[in-house]
Order: sequence, then structure tokens, then C-alpha cells
Amino acid sequence: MAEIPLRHRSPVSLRDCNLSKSFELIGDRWTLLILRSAFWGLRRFDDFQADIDVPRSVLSNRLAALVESGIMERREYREAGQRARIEYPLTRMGQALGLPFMAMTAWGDKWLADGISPLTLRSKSTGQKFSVALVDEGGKRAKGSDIEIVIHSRFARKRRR
Amino acid sequence: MAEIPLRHRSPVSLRDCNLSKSFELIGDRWTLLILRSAFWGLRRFDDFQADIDVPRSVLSNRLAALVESGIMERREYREAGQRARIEYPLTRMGQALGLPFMAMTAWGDKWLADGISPLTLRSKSTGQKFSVALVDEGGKRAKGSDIEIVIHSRFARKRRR
DNA sequence: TTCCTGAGTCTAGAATCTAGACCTAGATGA
DNA sequence: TCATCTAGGTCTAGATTCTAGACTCAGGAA
Repeated sequence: MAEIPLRHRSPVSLRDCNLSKSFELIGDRWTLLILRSAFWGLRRFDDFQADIDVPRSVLSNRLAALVESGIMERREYREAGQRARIEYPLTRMGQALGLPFMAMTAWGDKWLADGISPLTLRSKSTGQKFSVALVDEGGKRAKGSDIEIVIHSRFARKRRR
Repeated sequence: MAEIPLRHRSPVSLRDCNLSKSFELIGDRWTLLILRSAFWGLRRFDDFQADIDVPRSVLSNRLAALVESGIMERREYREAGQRARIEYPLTRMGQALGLPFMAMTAWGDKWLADGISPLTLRSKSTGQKFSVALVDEGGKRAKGSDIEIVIHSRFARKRRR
């Protein structure tokens, strides 16, 4: 992997950058852990609290922020003969974070655990392993040297220095 | 997209989870923004500082942590006739974060910016667009309903309740 | 000799985090 | 009827971290 060419300033401002906007919403240790638990199917306050041992006031704040940004939903539900309770399921927007999370997990497997993955994803029908990859429209994996970054002119910032 | 089945506890403990280990290293707003700048080719202390307007002491801490964890390298370099300076290039481990970051960017494009992407990735040779996807060994995209999660028995936690 | 630049450190006040106690409303048990 | 339990929180005080901005330090240039 070649070194990235030196530059002194990002060509897209933070204001226009959807990556930095994403980080503003979920780029915090507890938020990320809450989402991890949510992907496992957790939905209730006390379950989150026990699962990741987060301070209750922090959990409260983070859930409110996740609801505010549309990643989770705050919903009443009622089990037969029980009183109403609250649950926090992922919205479609939240579920769509699955792909970045899988990519992040694969990175962790490779670089933090010597390639040992506690879990793998595979096809129910064919049994083949799934993995996250950068592919073209036909599903062919991108080669590092063949990738070109195109910045939409409306967002491009003048190069300085 | 169907709802995730309810569960009360993650089947893999935080200790074994490479996703949570990853979050421990980079799951912090400033660290994420520093890495974003690094992917654009920034390498120098003052460039990072100006690019994302991070407090200098925080930048100093975060860079040290990134070096400590092997994501960046602290390196002296010398331009012709100049004194030695320091730069912080991404290591291979750091560059490998590119894929999760691209996935995250695509998420942000879709959900935070109405699908408007300041940047796209395409093939230099064929001009085709690249995108991050979950694919099988042959490059075929995974269908949500066909994905099965397999937890390696060594790491599986007993299901409670 | 003074200035400049890159790469930091230091400081004090503000904001946030943490552990843990407490609160509340409905269902349940005695 | 009264106390108890539970889910889903709030409140508090003390510890930690963050922030803006001033300062430092070394090597080269003017």
C-alpha cells in the first residue's frame, strides 16, 4: 500500500463532509457501544445498561440523541397483561449503519486480534462467507492503484499552498 | 428491512468483541476527524490543527495514542536545507481503516445529505463507480434475508433469560 | 541578534463523566 | 390494603476531561 500524497488541507470542508457529520452523531464511545448492542437485538434501557455497563445518565442522554437524529425510535410496547414499557429499536437509518460496523469489525479482527473473528457472516443458501469490500457495479473488487477520488466541483475547495 | 429479533444481552462479551476494541482506539470525535484528515494526505501537527480546529493539547494526546496503537507513525523528515520536522503518516494498519470510513461516508451521503455525495470513487481504467458492499466470494451482493451470523463457539456466551 | 516556524506544553475555567442514591407508576403478592 | 418489585428513568457531588489561548523551545533565515 503506497503512501498517501502529502497535502496541507482537506479538499472538502468539515461543513460539507458527510463523514464528519456522521461522526458528530455517533462518534462517541458510548454511542458506538449502544449501537453495537442494538445490532445484537437489545432494545431496552436496563438491558443496554447491563450489557455495556454505561452510567444510567449517559445512557439516557445518548438514547435521546439517537432518537433525535433518527437512528433509533422511542416506542411504547405492551406485553400481554403487562403495563406499557419503552423500547428503542433501530430505524432503517440505524440499521443501515450495519455495513460500516461490519467493515469496522473486520478491521478489528484483522489488526487487533490476529485475524481471529468471534463471528462470521455467511450465506444461508450457499454457505459462502460474506465480507465487506469496495466493488464496482459488477461486483469486481477494486484494486488500490485503480481507485480515483472524484470531488464534485460544487464542494471542492481551492487548494492552498 | 425487518426488525432485529429481541435479545437481552450481547452474545459476545465486550472483552472478546473486536468492534468494541476498535471503538476504544478510534471511537472519539477528534480521533475520527484526525484520521479523516490523514486520509486526505495531511501529516503535520499544524496542518491537522488548522484543518479541523482541534485544541492543540487534544491533538497532541490523540496523535500519541494513535502512534501507540500502531495506526499512525511518528517520523522525522527533512526537506532540502530545512531542519528536521515531524510527520504522522498512516501505517498500513491505519490505511486499512479506509474501508470502514468509506462505508461510513456512504451512510452519511445517503442519510444526512439526501444522497448528495461531495465525492465519489471510480475506476481509473473502466470509469465505473466503486461502492462498499457486503459480497460473497464471487462478488455477488448479499441479500438481507440470506445473511446468517455464525458465532465461533469459543466466544459464544450462554443465552440468558 | 532578532525573527520565524513547526511542534509542542501549560494553565485556569468550563463542561462532562462517573458511581451511586433516589424517584415514579403500574402490576403483584400477602 | 399495604408493601414490594420493576422498568425507565432523574439527581447529585466529586473526579476527569475539554477548551482557548498563552507560552516554550530549537533550528534556520534575515
